[in-house]
Amino acid sequence: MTDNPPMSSAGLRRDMEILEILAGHGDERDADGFGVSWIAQRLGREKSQVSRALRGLEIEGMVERDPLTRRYRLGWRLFALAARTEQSRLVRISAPYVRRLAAAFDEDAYLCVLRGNMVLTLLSVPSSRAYHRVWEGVSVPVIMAAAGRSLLAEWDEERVRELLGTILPAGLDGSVGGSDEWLKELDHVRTAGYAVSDVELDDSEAGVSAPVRDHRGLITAAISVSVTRAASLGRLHEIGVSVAETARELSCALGDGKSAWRRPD
Amino acid sequence: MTDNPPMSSAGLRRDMEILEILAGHGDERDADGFGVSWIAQRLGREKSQVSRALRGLEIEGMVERDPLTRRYRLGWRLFALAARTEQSRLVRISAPYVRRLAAAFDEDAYLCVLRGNMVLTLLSVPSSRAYHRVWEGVSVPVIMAAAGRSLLAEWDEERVRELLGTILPAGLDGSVGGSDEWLKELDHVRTAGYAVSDVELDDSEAGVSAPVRDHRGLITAAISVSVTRAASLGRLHEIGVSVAETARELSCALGDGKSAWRRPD
DNA sequence: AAAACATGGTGCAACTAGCGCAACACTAGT
DNA sequence: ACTAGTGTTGCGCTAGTTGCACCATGTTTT
Repeated sequence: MTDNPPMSSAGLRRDMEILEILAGHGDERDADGFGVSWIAQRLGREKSQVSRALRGLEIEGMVERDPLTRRYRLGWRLFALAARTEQSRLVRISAPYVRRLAAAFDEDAYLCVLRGNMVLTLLSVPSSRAYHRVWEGVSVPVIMAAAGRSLLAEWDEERVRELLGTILPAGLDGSVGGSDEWLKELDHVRTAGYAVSDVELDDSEAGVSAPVRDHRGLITAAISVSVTRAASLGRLHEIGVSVAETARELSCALGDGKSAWRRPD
Repeated sequence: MTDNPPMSSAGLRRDMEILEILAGHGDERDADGFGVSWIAQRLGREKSQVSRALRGLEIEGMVERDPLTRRYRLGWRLFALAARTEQSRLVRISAPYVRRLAAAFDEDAYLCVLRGNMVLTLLSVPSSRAYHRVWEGVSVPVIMAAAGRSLLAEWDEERVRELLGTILPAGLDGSVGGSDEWLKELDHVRTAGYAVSDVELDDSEAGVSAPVRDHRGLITAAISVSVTRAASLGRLHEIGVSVAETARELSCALGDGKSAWRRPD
């Protein structure tokens, strides 16, 4: 039951668990936060412990408390710190490109990076139509994300299999048609410059993605468009070419580093 | 030497100090992170302490380390958590409005909130011209921020004086023409709906701001435009009216809560 | 109203985990 | 090799965290 030597300190771990709880699933009505007892029960920890930890986190601004309901939410400090991350810089530069993509096809567009065997969505631009759940900050297993193929496009087949092995046994098997078929798709990214996946999360019909490279040419991110409109289904190739081109432009913008960034529109 | 009763635990405090160091000033070349010894010295703590703390923070994803330079930066977890904050929701809804404002006058536009006696910038949209330093996540004393007047517009004079007292003695006196003059400006916000400040941070010539209200009509944020072009100086009133109108529209959008948000453009 | 049941916070002894010192690997400059 | 720097680890000692109990407020029953 005890974890391996590479383990963070007990206090930090507890705090992180609390923050993760407060992050919630995002799509629920947990917008007004959570109470101490509920968190303690969900964590299997003492109320007192959680109460004291939350007080400390509040002082530091990591969480904030509604004065009326006495419930806790994630705090402003997280926002302030996050603005200084490398991911934030990436989003800042990419946003105009991803927005342009979303506007061009009136579909949801995303910017994602690889984190372990998960795909983390950094930016999601909804289409003009329905209200869409917030995907920013959400991690999804590589096989299930539209951007997954683009992010792993240039990995060795062996390493890809290894990575897939870490999630396939525990993951669902309905939405993934075997890892062999999945691997074959990686070739398509290398040749065509974009990937098309037919089964996706949410209510989308298909996903189109393309890799984004840093100044050294390595794939560091991916942009994707999740196709939900029936009218777009016939244009998958056209969308793919557009996504790939946008990804290429974005890669150039990232390569420039600190130079002035032009709006693409 | 011992701090007051309201104090977070030692471990958490240390971790927060480290994160704050890693956040840096943003405008320097600290983009490639900081080393253990440098952080330890800057904090007046033991190297070993910092080393171990950073390892824990890295495991939790709060910081990440460049494998080559072995320097630490803020991590992806902060970004993921921040996306779930209330501030993030505010930015998501406000972004189109602030962008429209920035495009209309081709000047930098901001979204700010009040945090203690500081103004925290949540969103900064640069003009099309020069490269601009990143203001997101930066806190500035109320008197020095363009949005300060708008954020305090409907406070009791007594409470405002009290708040200003907490920073004036320690603050600079060059950029603020006395608190009396400052207070008089608050009236202007209440009547005209926007504030104009002549002296600002950075290389701007003036700042125009207007208050944003939540569904209960309380001021929860402010948007502002920092005027740097000489050509805009003669249009301060015109800009003010536009900023106030945009703030009003944004307030309505926030009031709708979860309803679908239309793009203002 | 009082009872019953919540939730959030506190005092205190036992104990564990973090602290600082020092010594250790490791890379890089002269 | 020497020096000088960085980052990591072992270990005794101390300080901070833990968990139990109890208490202080609200909120729902009966």
